[in-house]
Amino acid sequence: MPRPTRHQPERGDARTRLLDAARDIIRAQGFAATSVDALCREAGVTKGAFFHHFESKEALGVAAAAYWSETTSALFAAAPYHALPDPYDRLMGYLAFRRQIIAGGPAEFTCLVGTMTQEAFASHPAIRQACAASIFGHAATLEPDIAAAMATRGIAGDWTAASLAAHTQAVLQGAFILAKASGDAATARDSVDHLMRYIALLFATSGAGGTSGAGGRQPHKTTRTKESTP
Amino acid sequence: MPRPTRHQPERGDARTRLLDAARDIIRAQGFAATSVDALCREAGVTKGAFFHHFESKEALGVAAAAYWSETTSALFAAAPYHALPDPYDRLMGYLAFRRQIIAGGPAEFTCLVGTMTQEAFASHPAIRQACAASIFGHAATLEPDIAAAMATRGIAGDWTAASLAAHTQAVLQGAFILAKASGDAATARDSVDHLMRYIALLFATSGAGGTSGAGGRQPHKTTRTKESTP
DNA sequence: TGACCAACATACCAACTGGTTGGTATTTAT
DNA sequence: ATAAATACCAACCAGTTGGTATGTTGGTCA
Repeated sequence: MPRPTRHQPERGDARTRLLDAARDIIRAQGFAATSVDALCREAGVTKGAFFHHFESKEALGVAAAAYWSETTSALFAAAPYHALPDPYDRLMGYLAFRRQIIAGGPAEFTCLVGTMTQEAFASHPAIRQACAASIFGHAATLEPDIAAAMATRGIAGDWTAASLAAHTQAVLQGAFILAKASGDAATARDSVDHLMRYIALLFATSGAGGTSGAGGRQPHKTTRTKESTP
Repeated sequence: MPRPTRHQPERGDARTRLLDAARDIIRAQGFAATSVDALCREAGVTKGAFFHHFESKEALGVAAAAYWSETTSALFAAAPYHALPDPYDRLMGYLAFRRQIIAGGPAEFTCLVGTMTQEAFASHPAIRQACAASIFGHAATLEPDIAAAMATRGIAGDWTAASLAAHTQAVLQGAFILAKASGDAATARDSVDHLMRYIALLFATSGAGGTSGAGGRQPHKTTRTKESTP
């Protein structure tokens, strides 16, 4: 294939292919276990190309986190739950969407930046920062709906919209770890079910109601996890 | 110091020192980024000693997970909440205890097996299995109290004691990731607060009550996380 | 047309990787 | 006392690591 060099900076073919490779391999093996050679092999480029686009392996990690933010933002922006009129319904729609995309093997549905954070938080500050921006930036997109749902339903607990938004991400990240440990995506979906049940309880008003029953039915039945202590 | 070799198999000095070193270094850097040389340096032994006690680096990982299970089991077994008479109070006491020990830097309070699972689930099946045994084995210790609390309070939701026990571990693991990302232990404590609030809501009976008010006061106020999207 | 530059490729390097070898000191069983 | 086993050490090894030095190619623009 010919080079698509349109002289747009930052849009070389090799760069995107390396970022895609980074997403796939790092999710499966982790950052430290992913060698530059393996990245180049998967992307079909040479090491010269790698270090042309990225100053170091750490810089690749930072770029991969940013790339992850971009692509996942687009995924969520296009999801149908945004069309719902009620902010509470949109919040629950978001979680139902998150639940729905937990399928297949862990390497396919788990979070790149969550994985990288675990390894790099102490040794690679730049990566830690990029991952934090991705996680908390995503959480921040939930805050307006949470705040609106609190306002319309007159909820005023000893918690903030920001802390609940962060908590949703904590549950998701933890669900991914349990899924990796058990080898079963259902384990992760179970935790999302608990999270949805929690939020339903939080927003359950005894008297007034919104456009939908807040304390209403759960979308899924919680199953039992398989693995236990030996 | 002289060798304390009491000819008890599995109790050489070097072995324990290597396991302690593994706990500390892997929690800070991750498994893949932790070299055998670094382990030996920290433990003050040579590589010959390492491979005398462990067949491979992977075997060290498995042993470290088992060692983690042992030491943490002892920690929780000695915790005071076990003395509480009501199973619901014991469950909440456990979570309050977990919350309390989240202090200092992430490398000090985060979970070794959660970290290792992230990296090793695909490439090191033996480590994944050992980590799963540790996580779900620990979760299983919570099941009796959850089941008893459900029975005494007449709770029968569409969830099981096992799934709630697993969920508590998911929240904790996710809380650790967010703490690593934000660099702030308070972020993790916030999620534990949400978890405790959830369980309080789950066990809140409108009529009958246990020995303590299930829907009662929260032990801590949720604070706001600091880092946000750039 | 030709200078320039981004976008790659090839070949190479010192440092480090997990793992092995052959050995010695200490302990335990007989 | 002695044989066998355990616990440990120093030196070494082949392969891999992240990173670099030195190209070549083809599009852009004065």
